[in-house]
Amino acid sequence: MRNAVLQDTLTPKHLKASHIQPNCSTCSLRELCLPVGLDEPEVEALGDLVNHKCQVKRGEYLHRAGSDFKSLYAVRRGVFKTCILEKDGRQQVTGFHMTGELIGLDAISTERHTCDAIALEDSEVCEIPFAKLEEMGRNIPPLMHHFHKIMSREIVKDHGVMMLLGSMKAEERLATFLLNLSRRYFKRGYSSSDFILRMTREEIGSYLGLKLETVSRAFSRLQEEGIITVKNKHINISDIDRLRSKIGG
Amino acid sequence: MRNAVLQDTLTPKHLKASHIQPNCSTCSLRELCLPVGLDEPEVEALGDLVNHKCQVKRGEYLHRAGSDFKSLYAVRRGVFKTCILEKDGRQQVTGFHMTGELIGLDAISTERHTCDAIALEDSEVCEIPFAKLEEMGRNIPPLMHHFHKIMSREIVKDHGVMMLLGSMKAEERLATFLLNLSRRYFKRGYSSSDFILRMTREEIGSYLGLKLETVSRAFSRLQEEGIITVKNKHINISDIDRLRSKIGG
DNA sequence: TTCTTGTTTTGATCCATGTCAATGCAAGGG
DNA sequence: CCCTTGCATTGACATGGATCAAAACAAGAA
Repeated sequence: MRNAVLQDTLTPKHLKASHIQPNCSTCSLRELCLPVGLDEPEVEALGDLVNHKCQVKRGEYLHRAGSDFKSLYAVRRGVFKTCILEKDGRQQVTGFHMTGELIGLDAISTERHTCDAIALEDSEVCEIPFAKLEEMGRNIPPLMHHFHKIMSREIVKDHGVMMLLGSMKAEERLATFLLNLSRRYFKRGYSSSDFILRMTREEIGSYLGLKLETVSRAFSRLQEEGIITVKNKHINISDIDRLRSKIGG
Repeated sequence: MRNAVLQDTLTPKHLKASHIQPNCSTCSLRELCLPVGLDEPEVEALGDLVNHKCQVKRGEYLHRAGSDFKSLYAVRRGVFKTCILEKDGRQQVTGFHMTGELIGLDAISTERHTCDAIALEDSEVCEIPFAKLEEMGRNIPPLMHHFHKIMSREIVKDHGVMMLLGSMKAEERLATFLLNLSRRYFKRGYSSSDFILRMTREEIGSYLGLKLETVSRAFSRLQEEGIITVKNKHINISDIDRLRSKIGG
């Protein structure tokens, strides 16, 4: 829509690159993304290795489970979900990824992607060739260190999800999920109390280990209690303290 | 028991070090642990930075949530559990760690441990100062690369647990758990069909998102079906194929 | 040995969530 | 506009696992 012309440039691969904003230095996500803690020349060097602004339309795959791993992707605009699919058809959403977040960390271990990554709305990513990143990390210790922190944070996040899945009830899970989204929107300069969900009830359910009906009922209950307002994908948190108290109350 | 004398050496900190086998080069776990893929001089260099053989008795903490992070630990002997504890008392076991596996990856993100690590039997670890590891990684690219693979593998593992917690039934969870243990014992040269559990039913339950009674019942059912034999902590897998078919059948 | 303590098993019952089914609602296409 | 399609809500009912309770069992201490 916004950049319809740009989106229709020639496509060497499945990813369409456009070079409007060709470096990390000028990127508004700088402080959320890989370059955290780097000085100006370092950011420039990093930016030179990154393929900026690859477009992924809503519903398109950024990568599929089993495909070759060459690059990490940083979300520049939009939202992605990642999910794993068992042979028996079972599916698990393993994460939702917002701007500044890295996708593909799981693939380093086997050089193959272990999950599908799918755009939940028209999105853009920056492609970061991993071999080059490692090489550059050797010369820029803060870059390497921050990369380690990002991987570690991913592990901590997953442990939080394990806690949620292992020992929380439906309503607690949903409250936790909403508060997490709220915090992440806030960090990005958006309202922490009013936002649009980019994922369906089924995707939320898959992430939270619940059926979509249970998710829907939990939404309704929180609404009846006056804690949130739900209008389809539009969520308004009217009483964040009571929402917080839903967890482990 | 075996090394009672050694265990009673002077203790500068809470970890007691003894210097019988002072380098990674001669360690039998070399191919399971950090040094994978390194050549001889590199392994020696790595070994020099590691504080080998710190003893941790059964029930003792290797580290606690909130404590300062300085080092990773590689399990050299024994088994550990890691668990997070919410303010409301809820507890979640996030992993069981066998020889050659690294503990502490979660702590890199905030420089604080995010979980408790507790020895489930008398154990030994090697302490790996993380700052030094990063420094050395700059000069030994394969070391850095393998470290990234280890972190990535941890993420993949956690995604597997999320799948398990999010969409499997009690019996499937337990079957998955047993098959995972079986594979890990096998890799370490032990029987893949006959082993001793080091954790209680309650700890298994916490890891699998089940109550201990449910774990016990699932064991009993698998035994009634002739798939395994359970005698307290002693497990014998008599029909591994049928155990596999329990998952997603 | 007996006592104690922690763990495991088993049974009886309950409840949160899953399942099945119907209806409602919003968005896009003809 | 209506029709279609996908998503969300709501209700009725079934069920897997939680909970509560008791007993069995194992290991260590006295």
